[in-house]
Amino acid sequence: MAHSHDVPSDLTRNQGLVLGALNHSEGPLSAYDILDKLRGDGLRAPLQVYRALDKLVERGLAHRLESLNAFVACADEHCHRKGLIAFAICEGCGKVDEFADAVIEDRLGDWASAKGFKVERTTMEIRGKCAVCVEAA
Amino acid sequence: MAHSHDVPSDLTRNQGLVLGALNHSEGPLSAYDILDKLRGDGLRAPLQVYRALDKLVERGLAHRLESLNAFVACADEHCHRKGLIAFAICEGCGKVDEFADAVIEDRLGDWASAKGFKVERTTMEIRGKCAVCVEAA
DNA sequence: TCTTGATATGTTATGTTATTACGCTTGCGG
DNA sequence: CCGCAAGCGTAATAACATAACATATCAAGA
Ligand SMILES: [Zn+2]
Ligand SMILES: [Zn+2]
Ligand SMILES: [Zn+2]
Ligand SMILES: [Zn+2]
Repeated sequence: MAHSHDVPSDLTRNQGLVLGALNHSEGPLSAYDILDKLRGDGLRAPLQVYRALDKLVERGLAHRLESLNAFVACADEHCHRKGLIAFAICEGCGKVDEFADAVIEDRLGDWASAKGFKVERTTMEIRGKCAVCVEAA
Repeated sequence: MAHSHDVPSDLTRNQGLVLGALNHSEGPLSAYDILDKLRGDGLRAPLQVYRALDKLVERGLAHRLESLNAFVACADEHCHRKGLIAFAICEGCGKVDEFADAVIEDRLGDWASAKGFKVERTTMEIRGKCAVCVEAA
């Protein structure tokens, strides 16, 4: 059965390493975090990581969290999610929950139609505390 | 009649200068953009700008655009907007449209309740082209 | 009045995130 | 073989943000 940590086989070496680092991480990683994890594999420069991340994000295998300047592996098993994706980011434990909501998407679409705004990309990030961390408080 | 460029009188000098810079700008400004605009007024260091921005954002007089690492003055006349605010950012002309949507807010609230997630802050940013720039294309 | 605390400020240095520029390599179709 | 596209390696630099420390201002409240 497919598993979210399966990695497409047509990735280049650097892309595979970067996606691997993201998949094995509990939470989001900055490009420099990733670089540090991969020095042992021969990566030396930020650009090597950024280039890999660009491709991964382009393909939907990873996502950039704008409010964190960091990246996560896509949580969707088949990585085919289209349209708006929302992220709930816990300030306590760092975990990220990825979800889609058609109602919100429609609502935004309505706003855009009314304004004549052509949407290319939407970022939606909720910061707060997850249930576990609220409990612990 | 009140006007969105009116500035509360209890701002400190630096806060007033920074908000003024944002109010007089067509589009979002980075902290360093602001600094450059205010060198003539005696500002010298990034921290002076960041400190003022922190206060302005805290009071809702300015907003941070995470996907741009930049700031805009609040477009609301009385600067009392609570809750979720969305921004539509034009890639063509840089203009930013600020709006609120209760339906989206409710929908997120529902999701959060269901998950036990305690929301502290939400960022929602739409990138694309405004009507004018779509026309021009 | 004198002290004390809270808030704002100024300055230097440093840390973190992201890109530009350039050249080499690899694989693939003409 | 040639020309092109995509990927890679490296160095340098740009852009964004904070730490650390010193000083200034002002409003309680003893
Ligand atoms: Zn995803
Ligand atoms: Zn948590
Ligand atoms: Zn606003
Ligand atoms: Zn535009």
